[in-house]
Amino acid sequence: MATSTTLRTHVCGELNASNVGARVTLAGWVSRRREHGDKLAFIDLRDFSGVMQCVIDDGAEARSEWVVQITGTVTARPTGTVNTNLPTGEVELTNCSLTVLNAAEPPPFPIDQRADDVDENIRLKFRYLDVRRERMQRNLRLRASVNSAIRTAMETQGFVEVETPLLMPSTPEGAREFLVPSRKEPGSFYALPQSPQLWKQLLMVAGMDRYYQIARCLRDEDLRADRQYEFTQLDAEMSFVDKDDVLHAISQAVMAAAHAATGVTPPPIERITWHDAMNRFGSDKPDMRFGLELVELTAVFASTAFKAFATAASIKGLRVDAATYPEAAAMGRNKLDQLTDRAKQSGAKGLVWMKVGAAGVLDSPVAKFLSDDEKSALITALGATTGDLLLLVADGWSTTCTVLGTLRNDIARPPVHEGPYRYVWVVDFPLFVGVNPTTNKPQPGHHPFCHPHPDDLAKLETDPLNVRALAYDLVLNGWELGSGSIRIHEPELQRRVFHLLGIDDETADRKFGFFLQPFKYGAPPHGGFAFGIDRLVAILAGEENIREVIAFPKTQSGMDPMTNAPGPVEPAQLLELGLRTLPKPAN
RNA sequence: GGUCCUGUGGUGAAGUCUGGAGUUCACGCCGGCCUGUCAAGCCGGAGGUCGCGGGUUCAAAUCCCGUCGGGACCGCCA
Repeated sequence: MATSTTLRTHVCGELNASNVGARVTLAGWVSRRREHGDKLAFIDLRDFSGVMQCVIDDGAEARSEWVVQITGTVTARPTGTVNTNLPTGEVELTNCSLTVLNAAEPPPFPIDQRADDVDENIRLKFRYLDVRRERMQRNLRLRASVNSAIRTAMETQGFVEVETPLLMPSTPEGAREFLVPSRKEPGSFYALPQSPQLWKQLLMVAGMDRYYQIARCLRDEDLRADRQYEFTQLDAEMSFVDKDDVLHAISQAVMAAAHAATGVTPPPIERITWHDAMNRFGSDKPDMRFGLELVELTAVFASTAFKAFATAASIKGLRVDAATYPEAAAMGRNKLDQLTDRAKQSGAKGLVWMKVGAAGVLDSPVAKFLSDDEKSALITALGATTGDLLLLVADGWSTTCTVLGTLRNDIARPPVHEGPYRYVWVVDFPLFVGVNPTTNKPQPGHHPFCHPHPDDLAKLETDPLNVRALAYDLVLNGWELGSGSIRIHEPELQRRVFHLLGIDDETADRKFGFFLQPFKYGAPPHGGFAFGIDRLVAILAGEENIREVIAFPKTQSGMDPMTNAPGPVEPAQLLELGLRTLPKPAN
């Protein structure tokens, strides 16, 4: 890496014992100054690469975060003064001459690890100072090397980078869009892309064969630790492929990214069906770093007298094993009530808890409703032993799974970045998830262009909710990284799916015409994928929050404390766009 | 739209439950001393509309109501 410039010969972090004797010039920020009177001071000079201790013996003034240029001789530190905590700690710069390039006001917070505790609003207000810190430098550089590794992996597989428009027509359904008013056509609007989905499929029709883009996507939905208005995806699409081709190609990119970040290539990414993920982990984004799997109990209570269980389609349980989760297994009544509330919030009618006492005696509010046979069958099914806490939910299959999945995570899920990394493909998603209560039509699980599983085509109209899709998600440590599918390339099949969704031919033409028309001109079978780079990098960087791997993120309310965006604009700008604003509704 | 946590010199915290003078601690800042430190040390100093508004009270950082900002989550994110 060529780092020397007109103003410097080296960078701070690259100097070590092998440079002893060299006369060098460095430029950077004063990280810290330790004065010992007029005749001796130490300045820790910082740049992006690290810190170098400079010995100043002429009393030159330089304070925190001043920008200075220092010329000096690389010298081995005297015996006993080596700093083993510093990569450059064996050497220092002596016989220094210092030039102040720019003085600076004291920073509002320390430019080091201590700022991790500073109110995030203040970090964001002074983001340019926050990014000076080693943590942010490391995160952003890690992100850059992940991007670079992904590009290489995609290009070696024949993917071609194509840029797609940011200004596009608004498309119905899906996430809320950001709109951009048209000046030439007042009253008309562009939308910013939620993803390049439509464009990349058109590129397949256009014969590009393999497309990729590290693409910015914009969605006007509420923000979270893992969600920003704008985020970045590796977006890819390929022609003449089936599901395995896509999973293989994307795996190559993920492996390369992981290797770039950690130096280790993960083992081949395992697969689990959506149905198994729900059954075992109660989630379509299973965190498989820990056990506490759901146990099927419906048969145990097949002929029970306990009403809440007798009428339920599905009964499952968790065994909170006292040896593995001593704290959770021993939780008191108060905590159990909180857990019950949580179960109810997640959609359950209630939560049955049982504590396993000596000799298999069950301590539970509902124990008296269960027969001795049921109790012993329950203990056998769960493999329960003394001290365990058992949690049971009885409801429809889907509710039972998701409620227990939520409790499983609440009880035992480690922080997202804690190893080991467990990548998993969740495959065979259902084509539809539930029924829209207002239209009484099935709702697409992914998007309406997903190809139904060929084996399930016959029941598309008769049993739509049990039709699988050629759709798949990539999950890492319980975070959904991304999703993809084989697309519908046959106009007739697309029409069938639209009809199921309650979209007639005329509506389809009106809403998606620009997208459907091209498919009449010879669309190749194709499929693709997109995964969130912010999320992947956050986990690989050991961060809980994607804001830590974004240079200039927004707060949870969508503001930027540094620029104060969003803000008002001049009336003249609104006039030019043919816009008028309404007063803020009174509370 | 909702639930929970949070806001005190430049920064981080304690004080708030149980009202009694802007009190305390650490870092930073300014000044002095200091020739081997490395998140230097010692001494001194400055710095606050306790987010904002209203109410209760003899008295409010503290209690009540409202509001704004930040964070986690639910809804939402095809």
